[in-house]
Amino acid sequence: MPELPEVETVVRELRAQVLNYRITHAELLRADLLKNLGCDATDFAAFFAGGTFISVERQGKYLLFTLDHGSRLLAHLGMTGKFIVAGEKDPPPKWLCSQYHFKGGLRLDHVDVRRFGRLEIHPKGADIPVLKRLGIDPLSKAFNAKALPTLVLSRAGNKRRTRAIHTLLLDQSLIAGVGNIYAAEALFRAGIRPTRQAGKITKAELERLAKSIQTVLKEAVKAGGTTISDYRRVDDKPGGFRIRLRVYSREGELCRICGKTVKRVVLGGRSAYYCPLCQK
DNA sequence: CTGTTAGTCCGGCGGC
DNA sequence: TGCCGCCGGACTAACA
Repeated sequence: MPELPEVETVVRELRAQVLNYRITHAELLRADLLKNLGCDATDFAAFFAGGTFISVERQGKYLLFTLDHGSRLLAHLGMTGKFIVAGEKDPPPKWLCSQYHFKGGLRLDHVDVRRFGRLEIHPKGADIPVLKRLGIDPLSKAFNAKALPTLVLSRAGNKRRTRAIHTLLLDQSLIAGVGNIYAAEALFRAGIRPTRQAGKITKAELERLAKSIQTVLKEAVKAGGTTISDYRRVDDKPGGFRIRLRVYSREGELCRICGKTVKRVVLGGRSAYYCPLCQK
């Protein structure tokens, strides 16, 4: 499941590998991934023909490619999406959804088994509504010591106080980029149970949580992200953070700190993992 | 209007 | 071996 560190890893690698090559042609093989109303594979091909990617950025869990004339491609990897850099002679991979051929023989394959991802194409200057709905990026300066207490404890946060902290961390309109893996890992590091009501968490704990979120995300970016099953870097290699997970997907295993058995609870329909002794 | 919840998409996988 | 239910980001619809 690509979250912020996985998307950041992919974006950095794409930046190093696919910018400034002329796109000879692009193909949309799974039209249902393109969410622009009324756009089909023909429109998609025409959008890219002769263009060049001049930048790739991450916003939350979204990838944003800008073309030389200012138009943009938005991509979300969903659960099983990946971008793999290949050569023109490499065979087409299974579950190919879109593909970009560059002058010189470089190829970018976009693969998504379950097709929970999305693609959008936007002309120069157009608003991208899904990006406008994103909250604070946890690696940005705006995510300072005050940010989390403000989100939860301020007047505006009134209605959010009854939610479980784990559920709140997953809300992309509040904090953009944190998913199930890093919500669990950050809560573990901050010593806070995922089931705690957000409004009952102290200011000091929230500040500690914000720090934990940043620390775990930065460490995961350094390791190239976490591979549970599908996520891959653009060279098709897995991320290196999985062995460093302390609670996520470790139900029934022993806490690396205290030795207690790691528990799993379902919150808002999502699995949340925690250590019953280390987290209060 | 605001905020929350349920349904939807999809296919690999585990269990029987 | 085959079928069935489970899982999950984020959108949309439906609801309080």
